[in-house]
Amino acid sequence: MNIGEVAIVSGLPAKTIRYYEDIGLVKPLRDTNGYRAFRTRDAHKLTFLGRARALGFSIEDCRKLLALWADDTRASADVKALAKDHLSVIDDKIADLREMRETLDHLMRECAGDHRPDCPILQSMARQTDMNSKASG
Amino acid sequence: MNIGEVAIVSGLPAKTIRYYEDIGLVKPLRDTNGYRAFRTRDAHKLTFLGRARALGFSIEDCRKLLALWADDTRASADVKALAKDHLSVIDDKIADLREMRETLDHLMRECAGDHRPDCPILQSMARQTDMNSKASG
DNA sequence: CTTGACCTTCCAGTAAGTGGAAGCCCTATC
DNA sequence: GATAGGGCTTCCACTTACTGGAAGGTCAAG
Repeated sequence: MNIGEVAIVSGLPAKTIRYYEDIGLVKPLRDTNGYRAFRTRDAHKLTFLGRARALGFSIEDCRKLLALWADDTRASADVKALAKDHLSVIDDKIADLREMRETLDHLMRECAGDHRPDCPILQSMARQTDMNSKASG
Repeated sequence: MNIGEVAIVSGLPAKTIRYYEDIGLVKPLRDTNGYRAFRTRDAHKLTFLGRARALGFSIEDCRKLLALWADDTRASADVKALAKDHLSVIDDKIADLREMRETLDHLMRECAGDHRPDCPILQSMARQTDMNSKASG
């Protein structure tokens, strides 16, 4: 398979596949003309990568997952541990975003959103703390 | 104020403040020794930036917010519109993360997490689609 | 006069790609 | 045989929002 075809079957852009080769995630063969020659297992690897990335795993995590996948003697506990760590990263992100969301939503409710300049959103962002008033000069 | 002090009052790292100067968000004066000399309004601007960034606004959005903040004739509607756009970006991110979270959580529940190699998490990431099976070779 | 904290600039690196230029390869068509 | 096109190659730059570190100037204290 050339890169165009493997891009279609894996669902990853060709650029991304070349990048994955650069960083050592896949090692396609080369035809005599210099074109990358992907084997079926390369395509499967790329599909795997696409799925793992879609679940938000970092490239380094993906590298570990690929290693586990390739290792017939792996313990599913090792995979689950990776997933667990990742899940808590996701949960932290969600919590951060939710807090942002709530604050912003609250401010927006208080903002008239009309032609006048008065804006609680800006006011909230501009509000100085005690720290600042002590340091003014 | 030198950069160290303004870092404390604004809550931003000095490095970040220099970066904000680089990209034109603040324009502190300079002392004869070359040190940056921040005025009170620079400090306020940096505090503002810290708050806006904490709400997840991009640097470019922050630039617009600063401009609106500085403009006494602004319409609060313009601020609210920015906030609304940003809110929907946040909501999209939360939705993405929640979907990842649910999928991963589901897979983890199915994974024994023991010494055996069988792992539904890996299986799910490795599963080939019809597309792939048709393209095998 | 030295020490140490603070400041300066500049360069490089991060994560995970994306965009584009210059140029080869392959097939089809005339 | 020439040419057009699409696909492929490499390489470099750019993205976001910083962060780390090196080399060196400045300032206050002792």
